[in-house]
Amino acid sequence: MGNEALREVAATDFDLARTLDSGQVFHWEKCGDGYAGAIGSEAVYVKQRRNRLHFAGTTAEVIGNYFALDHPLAEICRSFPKDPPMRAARDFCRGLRIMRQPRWECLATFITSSMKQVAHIRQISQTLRTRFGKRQRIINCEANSFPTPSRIAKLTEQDLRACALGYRAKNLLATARLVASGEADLEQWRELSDEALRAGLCDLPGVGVKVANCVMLFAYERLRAFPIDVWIERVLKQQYFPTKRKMTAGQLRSFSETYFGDHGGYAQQYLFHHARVASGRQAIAVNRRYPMFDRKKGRAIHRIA
DNA sequence: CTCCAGGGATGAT
DNA sequence: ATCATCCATGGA
Repeated sequence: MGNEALREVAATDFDLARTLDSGQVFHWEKCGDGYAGAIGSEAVYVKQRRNRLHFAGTTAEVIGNYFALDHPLAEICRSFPKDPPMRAARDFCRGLRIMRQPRWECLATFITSSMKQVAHIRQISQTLRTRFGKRQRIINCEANSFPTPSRIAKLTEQDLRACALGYRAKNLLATARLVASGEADLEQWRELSDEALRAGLCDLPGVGVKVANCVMLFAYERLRAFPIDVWIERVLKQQYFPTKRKMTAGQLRSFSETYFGDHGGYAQQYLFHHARVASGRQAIAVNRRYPMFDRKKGRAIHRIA
């Protein structure tokens, strides 16, 4: 893996490993001292050395755009609310950027993500890519592009079920057909307002509000979009409403849309990554040991003896 | 409003 | 080796 084959680009205020491990993208694999993956149809190898990215397979422009190296990260972090959980998340997530992913592969991957955990989403993504995408070599690594909408549209539900998609197979197939036929024009949807884009995405089979918000944030650069999954729900309830007995989904949604501001999606990603990586395991372990704490409700179980 | 399909990784025992 | 837990959408 000679360095002479690699080109370089400056990447200040960026943490490649953290960004790839933050639950927004699922197909990059460790290879040597870097990562192999695909950006759209191009196989790419990339590794980080301090404030530079060394890469092969594409151009500096594509790398910079994909990893959003132009996002003013310091300014974005300054726009976060000044509260303890947000500060802790911000300090923990230095260099984490919200990427600009190709729309179709992001949408398709998040359709397969419902009711799945990160490790499993990664496995499904790899299976779809190795079976139906295009295999390429890059440096000494292998990378597979995500299958196009028309490629998936020609498959059967059984083909997809064989990739461990379960009931998601039907949804991915139906959405692939809508996109392949042009009935759902993902590129055109760039023009839509946040509300119209969310509505359009939610009309697709297998896409609810949570998945729609992920796609808006990770593939349409709608940096206000605030996906609420169980991790974020836990964080919001525990950190922001610790005494409130009951918070409805609607209350959490309106709070998150107003409180976190213009870069709410970044705030969400930082809170999510911090909760999942830093405190996730501990919280679960502690809860096993001390069942006085109701992990689901995020508060102590009070017993009146 | 409630209930639950469906399934592989994960961690506890 | 077995067992409980994680999880979002859509339909009953």
